[in-house]
Amino acid sequence: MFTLSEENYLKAIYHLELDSDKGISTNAIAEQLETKASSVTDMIKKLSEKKVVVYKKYKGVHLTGLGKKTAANIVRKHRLWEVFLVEKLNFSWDEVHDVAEQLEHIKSPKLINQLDVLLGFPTHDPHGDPIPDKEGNLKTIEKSLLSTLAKNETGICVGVDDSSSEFLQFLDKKGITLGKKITVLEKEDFDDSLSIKVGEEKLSISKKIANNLYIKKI
Amino acid sequence: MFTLSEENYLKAIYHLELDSDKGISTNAIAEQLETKASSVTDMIKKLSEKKVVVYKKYKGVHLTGLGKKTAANIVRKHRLWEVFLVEKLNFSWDEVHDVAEQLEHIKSPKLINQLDVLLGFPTHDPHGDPIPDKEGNLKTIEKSLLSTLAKNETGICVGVDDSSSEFLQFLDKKGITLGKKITVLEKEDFDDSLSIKVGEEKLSISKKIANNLYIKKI
DNA sequence: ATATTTTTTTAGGCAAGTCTAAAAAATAAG
DNA sequence: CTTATTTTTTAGACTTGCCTAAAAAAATAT
Ligand SMILES: [Mn+2]
Ligand SMILES: [Mn+2]
Ligand SMILES: [Mn+2]
Ligand SMILES: [Mn+2]
Repeated sequence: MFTLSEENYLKAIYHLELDSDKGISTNAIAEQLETKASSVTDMIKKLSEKKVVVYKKYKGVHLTGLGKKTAANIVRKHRLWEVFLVEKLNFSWDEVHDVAEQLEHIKSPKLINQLDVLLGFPTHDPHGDPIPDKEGNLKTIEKSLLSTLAKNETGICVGVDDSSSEFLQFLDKKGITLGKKITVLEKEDFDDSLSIKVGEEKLSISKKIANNLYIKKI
Repeated sequence: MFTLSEENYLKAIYHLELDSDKGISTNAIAEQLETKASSVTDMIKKLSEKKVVVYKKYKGVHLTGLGKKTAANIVRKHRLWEVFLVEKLNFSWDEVHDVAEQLEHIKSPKLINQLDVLLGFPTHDPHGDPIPDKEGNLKTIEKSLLSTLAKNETGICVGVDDSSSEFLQFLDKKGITLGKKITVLEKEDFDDSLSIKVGEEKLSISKKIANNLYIKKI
């Protein structure tokens, strides 16, 4: 149905549309896929003919219903595979992304359904991101960036905004994992750093870290 | 390292070399891959430059040590994935091949090592074919085509020569699966059909079937 | 030994996906 | 409201992998 390259474009547009309701620009897609704007224009025309995006010259693109469903299914596969790698094959959360980028393109509805069964119908991947259901629907939970919590507020770590292995390994080193209870002890004005309690440990983290950690307030 | 297409050529040559020690002909490869001889010639030149095959014009090809190791690793992945699909995802033996054809190209040494662990280091795939070890070595067992058994000889079904889903579903229907005990009751001269006992069931099978079932004599 | 048939290679072309450089349109600045 | 800058599209080219048709080599038959 769709080539590997087409699937990657659909996924990129899907992710970009989660953060914006305007038309997704050629440059934004090019940046996401680390390719050139001219290549994006070429591909957009093909996707438009295949009725998965709506495209008007110079106006950016939007996914159609079909496009959104197709993209969500790829994201579903990506995240289910990530769960599999962590739960069944002892990968750590910083090792799964690149392999999942390959596995998400495997075409077999039975495979993904059975994987879902084997994993016990998980709702979130190892980075706290929701797994779309078969229809492509996402249930989004209320979560806040750690940086938005006030002094003395407490929450559970439920996700990361940056899934790079560098960041994830840094979190491991600090003892911060999904499910950990985090309390803001102090907010420093001059550099926006935070003193926090993670479980029983106290530590200080920079603004950048606090801007990439999602917390569910309790 | 190698493209999907290159990997498929290497695998085809690898399988053909198991049955022949002469140079593998352009036409044989073309037939195996359902492509044209001219395409094969093109690809062989590329593989030759990459030092995975030895090629002399009009003389056919041989895999080099590197080529053989690379191909065996793809076969290893294919067969481990087939075991996974059957053992963990409830696929039947006639459903796994096409999915494994895709999965065998996923690049991640850790993935395949951990899959091996999860599956308990299987030595054979669901069709009775041996799984190459990490170095690419195959341990071949002594097996015979059912058609070569004499009257009153008995053995265990250990493999199939034809893995098409049509044949495998036919075997399912007849109650013939790997591990079943099979005894030759009668050999008919005029059409080479056999009367056999499978477990406790008696049935008659054609020459064609007997030529595609592997038996380990006991 | 020569002619015929089969196999293999070459030549030229096509589609997908990418790139660079240049042109066109849209946006921002003065 | 013009001019300058940024964004996007077009034009043309390249690589990979495939094809058809024709030429060349090898194998087979007479
Ligand atoms: Mn990921
Ligand atoms: Mn993830
Ligand atoms: Mn197979
Ligand atoms: Mn098999």
